[in-house]
Amino acid sequence: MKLYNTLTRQTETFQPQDGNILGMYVCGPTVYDHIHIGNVRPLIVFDTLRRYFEGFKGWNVIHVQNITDIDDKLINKSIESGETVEEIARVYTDSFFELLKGLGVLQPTHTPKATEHVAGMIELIQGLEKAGFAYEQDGDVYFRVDRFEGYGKLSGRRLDDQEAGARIEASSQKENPFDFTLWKSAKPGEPKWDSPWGEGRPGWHTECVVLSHQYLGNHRDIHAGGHDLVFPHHENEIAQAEALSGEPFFRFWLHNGLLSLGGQKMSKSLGNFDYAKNVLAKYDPETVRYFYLSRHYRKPLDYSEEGLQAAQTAVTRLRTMLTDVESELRTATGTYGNVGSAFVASLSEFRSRYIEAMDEDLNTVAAIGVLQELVSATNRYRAESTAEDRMALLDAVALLKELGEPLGLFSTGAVRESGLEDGLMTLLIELRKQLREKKEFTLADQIRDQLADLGVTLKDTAQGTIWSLS
RNA sequence: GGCGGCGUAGCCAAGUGGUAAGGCAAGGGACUGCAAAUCCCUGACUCACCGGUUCGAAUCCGGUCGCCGCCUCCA
Repeated sequence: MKLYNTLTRQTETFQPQDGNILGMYVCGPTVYDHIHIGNVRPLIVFDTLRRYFEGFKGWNVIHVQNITDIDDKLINKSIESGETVEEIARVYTDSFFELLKGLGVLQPTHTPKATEHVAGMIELIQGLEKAGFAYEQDGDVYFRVDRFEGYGKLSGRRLDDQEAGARIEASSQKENPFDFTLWKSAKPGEPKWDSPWGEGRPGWHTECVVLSHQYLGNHRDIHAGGHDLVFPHHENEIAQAEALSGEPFFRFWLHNGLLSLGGQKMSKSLGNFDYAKNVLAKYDPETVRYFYLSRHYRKPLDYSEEGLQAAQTAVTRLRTMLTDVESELRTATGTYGNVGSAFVASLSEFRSRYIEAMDEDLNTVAAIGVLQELVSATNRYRAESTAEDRMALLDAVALLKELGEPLGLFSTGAVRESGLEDGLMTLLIELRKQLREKKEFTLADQIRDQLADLGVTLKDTAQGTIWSLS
């Protein structure tokens, strides 16, 4: 399949380096607050990529997502709230995992915490210092960007061009304003670890380098995150990782476009942002995923209630076909028939168009279009086919579920099967049918209404009455 | 100042050289006791604008206008 690689600025053919084992590192949250609707995009996008790799490519994905649990923002929050950094980290780490579940995001293979790998980071920094890529100033250690030839290759920046209009924090400590912190000395009361440079804590970029190597080994295929991480975060990771080894850190760098609200950048200071948990309180996970995946992942996405509403209607249309067909076929005794066989044969077309779309830099928008067309074709077939050709619909349902899997659609809300339920519903539907034939509509409607209160939906179709659980 | 993205029907949005997917909304029709669902029909002589290349461009090149992001913590 093809993926756009930020490092080369090209769409390239992707294959795991080592057979069918694929290592993927996705930058995780800093757990100082609940994650917001912007943070959700990479979670959904790269979860979809992972599911597609596993389901359609047969690759074994090692998915690593770090938890940054030591950082200035955590310390600031601790000072404000009086809670310890550990307490704050625990609360928002829990919140994060709860949200993953709520979004139907597969649990990453590894979710290491930064604080559990400080020793490895110290080792890395020592190595850099020894080789002249880092220097200490009063207990702080900085990376010397001038020493690393490839600095700027990911973001396409030349240091000389950056200085003119950029807002660069002046620091007398640094040899070059772009030198970045590898180790930060601790102020009184701050969380700290012993190190060759005194007590302190690691800088932000170091953890991803250490964790990548530790959990992926040589399977460093894909490193992903939001577009805002290209510079400086990922640029600095590459500098640290490649300065010593001289070999490429990751082969593919993937970046999702950012979210906007009302066409404006989302920002806490402007007040135009929303917590992800608030969205999940209003919309089901399939709707949320459908919304995020209906725009190509590299483009900016404008968040809106209208967009969520449209997604909800659209995803309901897909789901309705599934539940209706499953209801219809609950008691069906049809066969495939000639017409049905022809319909089944036509289904492979949808599957190959879907794969073609997903293979082209994860074009979920086109893939969703294929799903919609599949449902249209199936509904048409439902309307036109006769009883002996009904069984073909099962193939369409199976295909829709298969294609929806990477997108995270239709995994929940499947029709539950129960012999007793079936029997009781058949009885009620038969009774109601007799009432309707006698024009006893009040009673017939009462049955339907009261069943609705119990969560059972009845639909009177040309093929008879079908039922489903909501 | 440097780097980058975007502008496609009322709205959302694929398509990046071969004659405009899909969804939402809207209108008409079919089905129907009602409801729900579904089906059929109606949409851009056109892809911000101007010029060029080409047999052919939304797609390539040049220019103009408008919007946005990164360069500072950030998914």
